[in-house]
Amino acid sequence: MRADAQRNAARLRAAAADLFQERGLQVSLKEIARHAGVSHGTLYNLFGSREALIDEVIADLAATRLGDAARAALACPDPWQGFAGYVTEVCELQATDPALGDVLTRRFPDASRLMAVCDNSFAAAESIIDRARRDGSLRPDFTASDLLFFLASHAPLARAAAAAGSDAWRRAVGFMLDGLRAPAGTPLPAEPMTPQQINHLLVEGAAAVSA
Amino acid sequence: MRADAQRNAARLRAAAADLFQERGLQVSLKEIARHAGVSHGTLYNLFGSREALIDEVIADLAATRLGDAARAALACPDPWQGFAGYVTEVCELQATDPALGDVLTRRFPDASRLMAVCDNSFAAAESIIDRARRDGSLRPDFTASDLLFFLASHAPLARAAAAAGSDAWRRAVGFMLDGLRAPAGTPLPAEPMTPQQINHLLVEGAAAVSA
DNA sequence: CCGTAACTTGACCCGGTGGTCAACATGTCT
DNA sequence: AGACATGTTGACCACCGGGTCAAGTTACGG
Repeated sequence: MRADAQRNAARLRAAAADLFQERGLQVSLKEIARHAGVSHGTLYNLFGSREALIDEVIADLAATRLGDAARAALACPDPWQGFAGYVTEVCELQATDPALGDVLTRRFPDASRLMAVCDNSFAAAESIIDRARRDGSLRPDFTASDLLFFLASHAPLARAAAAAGSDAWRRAVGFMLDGLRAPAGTPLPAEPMTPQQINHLLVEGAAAVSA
Repeated sequence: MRADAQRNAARLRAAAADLFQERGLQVSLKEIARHAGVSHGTLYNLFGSREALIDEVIADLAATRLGDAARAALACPDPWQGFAGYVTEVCELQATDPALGDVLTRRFPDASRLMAVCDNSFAAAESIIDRARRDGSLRPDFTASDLLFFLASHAPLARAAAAAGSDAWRRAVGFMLDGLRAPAGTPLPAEPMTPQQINHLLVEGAAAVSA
């Protein structure tokens, strides 16, 4: 790879990281290129697709952020505290960082590293949930799919509220958590989605455009 | 108004109703015109804007659906049952009818009749909430803004899940409701949004395109 | 210092959106 | 039936998105 290509790739990565974190993963590629001071042809030349760019720019970041949160949760002596803290922390990431919000809300099948991060994250969530359920503090009918559903629905509003300077999303999380404490309140009227179902949902861009 | 113009307006209204309920309030106006077998110029001529069309087509429908739900809630002898039933019913509307989902999720300032419906609905929700709070069954720190926040975040995922043939959104509603029973579980870590704040949020299209 | 391979560029394609308007058609009233 | 108002049409505008590629530029090894 020639030196100038490397430079351009670096610039594009930087611009992409900026814009992704500022406005979400769906910013136009031409705008990223513009922001990087480079022709959009170069972007396509160097990365080929939005998903590849996302994979290079966001996967690591997501892995560390989500990994940290999960590790902290499992390190917490009280399983419920660990669980509740995890949920809150992830929601905070959603409110704070549009890119991470989209990572939880959408799915990009061609971003293989990111997909791996998501899978790991899901597995970690299962551990955290499991621990709290076994502990008897989390209601036994709550599943990781339910968490993902909640996170996916929560992301856009949390982001918007935070952008508007409000913390109100914390209230929604609070209500939810209070509903999750054992013993189960009301029996649930439906089956959870399977991970495949929810995955499919997010690939389609469920929460997006609401279209 | 000439007879043919009336005919065309009726066709356009019908097409708009169809497409709105099938795909949400953001379907392209040209597509509605196409679907009505009429030039898009005619649509602009007769209605002028998307919001005017929405106002004519959706406002009544929304008024009756939401009004029915609210009336049923207030008629329910048990305030908590009334509240829980109301929330569930509205969520069901969101899952079932993309147009109504959007009504709860977005705001169209130029659709004056629809805006009135929204305001009435908000007021009705306040009554329902108030009654359940006074009854002691609903936690006292829950506000109508919190409900609106929940509904707005819930709509897109509920719609997508329902479209995928899943009832899983009912679980989310169930968790939430269990978190709302008095006595308040955990003290809330933030102020609710004011109606103005949340309105502004929805006008901006917060939940949309997650953009 | 020069030739070549690597790279960049921006015009261009496609399809989509909202929106306007001159030219044309048609209903309607006398 | 005729004439005018009322409506309709679809080409056209500007903008956006993703994506391609011939032509021009630039880095780099010999």
